[in-house]
Amino acid sequence: MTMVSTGRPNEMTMKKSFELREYETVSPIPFGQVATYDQIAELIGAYGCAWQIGWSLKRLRLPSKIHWHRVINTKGEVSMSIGREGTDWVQIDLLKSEGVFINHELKIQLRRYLWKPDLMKDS
DNA sequence: GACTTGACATGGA
DNA sequence: CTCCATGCCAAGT
Repeated sequence: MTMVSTGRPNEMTMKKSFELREYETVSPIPFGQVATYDQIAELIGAYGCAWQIGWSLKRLRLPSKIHWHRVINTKGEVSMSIGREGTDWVQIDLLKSEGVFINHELKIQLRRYLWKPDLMKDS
């Protein structure tokens, strides 16, 4: 591909690629772990487009093979919105099924469940 | 074609 | 850590 690394999503590129890359990034998330929108956005080279991540996921609708339920916000909580018809609660239920403990405040221990990509060449 | 909304993030108080 | 205000990009109206 080697497209122009303008630092922002290729405007000329196909939008499908955006969601595609998103899924490609979300797919490798292991069982029982979660990733933040910011993480996904940065991984696809779209830092600051975390909002767009949620947009793409929403347009997918259920059922979806993508591990969308493993994507949460940087606050360590599941983003809930009335516009989702309660799918947010489904996400919480799915996370619980994976053994992820969720606080009464719907907060998750990112420090324990946050997924770490192999981008860390040194530690 | 312009304004509003949205499953967000960051910075300052 | 929590709350308020601002910035980001794309789809919907």
